[in-house]
Amino acid sequence: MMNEKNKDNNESREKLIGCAKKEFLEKGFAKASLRKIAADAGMTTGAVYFFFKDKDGLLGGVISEALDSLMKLLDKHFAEDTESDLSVYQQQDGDHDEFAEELVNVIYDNFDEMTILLDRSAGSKYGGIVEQIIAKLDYTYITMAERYAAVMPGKHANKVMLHWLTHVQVDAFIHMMNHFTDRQEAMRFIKPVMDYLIKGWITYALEDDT
Amino acid sequence: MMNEKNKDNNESREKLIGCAKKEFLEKGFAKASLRKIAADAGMTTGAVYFFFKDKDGLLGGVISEALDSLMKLLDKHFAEDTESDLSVYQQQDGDHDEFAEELVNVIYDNFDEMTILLDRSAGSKYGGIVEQIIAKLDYTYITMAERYAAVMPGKHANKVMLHWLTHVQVDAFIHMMNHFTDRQEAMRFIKPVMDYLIKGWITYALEDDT
Amino acid sequence: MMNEKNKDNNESREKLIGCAKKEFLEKGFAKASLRKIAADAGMTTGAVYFFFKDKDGLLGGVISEALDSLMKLLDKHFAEDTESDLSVYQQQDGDHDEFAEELVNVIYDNFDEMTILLDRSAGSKYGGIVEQIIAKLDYTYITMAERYAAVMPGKHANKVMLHWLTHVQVDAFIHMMNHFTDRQEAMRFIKPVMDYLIKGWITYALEDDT
Amino acid sequence: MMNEKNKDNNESREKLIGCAKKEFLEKGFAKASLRKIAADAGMTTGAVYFFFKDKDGLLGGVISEALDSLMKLLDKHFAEDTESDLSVYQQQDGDHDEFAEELVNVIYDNFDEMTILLDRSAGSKYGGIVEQIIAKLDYTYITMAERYAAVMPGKHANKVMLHWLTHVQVDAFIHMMNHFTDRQEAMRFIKPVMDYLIKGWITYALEDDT
DNA sequence: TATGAATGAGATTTCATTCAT
DNA sequence: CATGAATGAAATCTCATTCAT
Repeated sequence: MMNEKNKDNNESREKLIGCAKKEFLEKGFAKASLRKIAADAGMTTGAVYFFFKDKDGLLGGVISEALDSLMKLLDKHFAEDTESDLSVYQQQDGDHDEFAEELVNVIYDNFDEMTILLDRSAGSKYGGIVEQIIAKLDYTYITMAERYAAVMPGKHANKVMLHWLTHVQVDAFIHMMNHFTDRQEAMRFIKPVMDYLIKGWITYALEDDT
Repeated sequence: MMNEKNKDNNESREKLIGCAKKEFLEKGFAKASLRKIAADAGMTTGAVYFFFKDKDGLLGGVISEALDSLMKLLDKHFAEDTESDLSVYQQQDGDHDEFAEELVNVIYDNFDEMTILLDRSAGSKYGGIVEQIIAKLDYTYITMAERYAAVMPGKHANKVMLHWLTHVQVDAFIHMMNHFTDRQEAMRFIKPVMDYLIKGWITYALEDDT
Repeated sequence: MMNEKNKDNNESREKLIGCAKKEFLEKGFAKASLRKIAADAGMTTGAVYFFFKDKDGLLGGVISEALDSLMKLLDKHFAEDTESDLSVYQQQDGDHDEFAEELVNVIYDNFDEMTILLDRSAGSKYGGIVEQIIAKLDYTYITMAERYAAVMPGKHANKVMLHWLTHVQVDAFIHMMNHFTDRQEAMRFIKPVMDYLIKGWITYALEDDT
Repeated sequence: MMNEKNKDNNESREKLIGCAKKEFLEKGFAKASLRKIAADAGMTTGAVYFFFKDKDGLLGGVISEALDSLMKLLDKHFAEDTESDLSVYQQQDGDHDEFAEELVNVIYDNFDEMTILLDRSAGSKYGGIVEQIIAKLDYTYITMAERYAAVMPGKHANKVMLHWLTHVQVDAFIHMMNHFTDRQEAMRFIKPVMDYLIKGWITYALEDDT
């Protein structure tokens, strides 16, 4: 009994995906050459268009599963989070460790694909993914900060700092991918980083009204 | 008596540089079209090759001065710094404010050029500039940390965190350029960021030997 | 006992033909995509080549019956006609009405196929069908006019005008197909058109010798 | 003293236009190959893009002057016409002769270009030109007929026949181009055609109210 | 000092067709 | 009976670069 995803036991398609992965990783989507990918796979460019709609489609073939699992995790976590407020940061360290751990796992389960998706997809239809993720986190964090500010007279959310901290957070994961191939090293790296970020949120999330 | 800046008092050259600046800013080096640049300047592509060696050369024409002044500032500061040790971070806050201020000034004196250089030069021979700067700072910070660690038994420099913090610092300036056109706003943004980074260095620069 | 029409009672073949009809109608033969046709029919391109020799063959499958009945009608009428002479035009209005009516019926019995055949087959081996029909009518009309001229001293057939009128006649039917989906409306349109054409033949079929 | 249009005494551009003219004439715009055109002109495809924006632009280079003079004539004539009413058809035969003559002259002054424009431009941005012309004439003729009908109780414009007659008229000119290379022969052909059409308008422009 | 012309190598994409299975 | 895979040749277009003048 075979599920739908594994139905395509197609060798050439997989080879194409493999070569595409390599090329995208090396040169990034925009500078990657379909010709080269096809040639590396021992086929003609036309063959690519049998298996995929176009260049974007090929990229999709490479990263779509990785994208799905990433988004699923993000949605899960940030749905939970929005219901809480910033004060949780001070209490529940474990939560963040847990999330970071899950995220690292998801990333390292599909290391190359995630790297392509988050760091080499410029020029493709997935090019804006990092900005999207940042926007999603941004919204969550700002909402939380505002809820927290509501009970702190004379304070309001410091959107500028929050936005930057979000950037730093997301970039930290990309940094991690670019510096550590090993999952355990990555874990060891990301934990103090998250601690540091939490301190940042606590310190800079709110500013005095003026 | 001709000063350095007016060495090239050529009108067409300047116009070409002006139009290139616009195009590079908009599309980034790789996607910028020489044809369009030349056309915007009221010339043909050939003209570009009279004034500049090639596309990289044109980019050089646009950003070289900015690059020089940036590097001069960096060299100056990081030459001084290397002679000190990490303990200065705790004492001389003013120093960092001063440096950040100088850096912001240098950047905002040549805002467009710096933006191109640091954020839109991918694909050119300046493409690695950010990495280079990071490497330079990295070396300085690690040296400082190691000197500091030398007098702290049971501790050594935490290269991984230092490297990441350097990344964050450099990215913070790029973030600043992408979010604030106004110099004063930029100043207001960068100061707490630097404070936060200093806390980071103090906290994470050293780790226990294991 | 199987009649001719059900000779190919193949389901897939019929489905292919149906989808091809749609695609040819929409885009014309040249721009029609075999891939799309096959996909619409729930098959792959290869299947097309099982049932048909090539793209032309598929078009044949779509329009051959329509072509046959059209040609049969044309042959029948223009075989009869050649034996008469132009004088019939003045006497037997009914004949033309009758022919036009039969033609409209044949066309509207296979509306889509006729439209493809006569108006969307450019690029295929049937691309010249309209020219062929015109040539056939042309021959008939000129023959008739010459026979008529034989008894009219100082006159000869005006081939140029006859040829043009033939064009107008054929185009009128195509015009009809492109403007009227309804058989009755088509009838109402084509009758005055035929009247007008007959006046044209009477007036311009012969010219003075010079 | 050289006017702007003749400033480009460019040999290659003209050669490219010449070869394009030939190819468009033979195969029509859609099936014409830029490669072949360039090769025939002894250049590479890239050269085409130096002189023209794209394939449409090349077609523009071939037919734009012809198009201008055609449109100018049409505008001139149909601006005049709209002010008159259908009754003029019965009186001023000369007018139509004059118009037809002018039109034939304009067409035969740029024979190849007009043929391409009106009969081989399908697939290009000029592809709808014949429809546009028909629409323009249609509007004029229907307006005229309606004005005429206003003074004829129990009558109204027969839009269906008028539209068809417009088609026939426009097609007649295209027919002319496809059958007569010689301007005088074309003239001799088009005159009785116009007479015939005028009779058609008179007879069928109005129909009884029902 | 610059133009204008052209190259050449590359890009992505489309498509009818073939053929082993 | 039909698929699935792949070809190969074509298409349009973009671009940095060169060079004679």
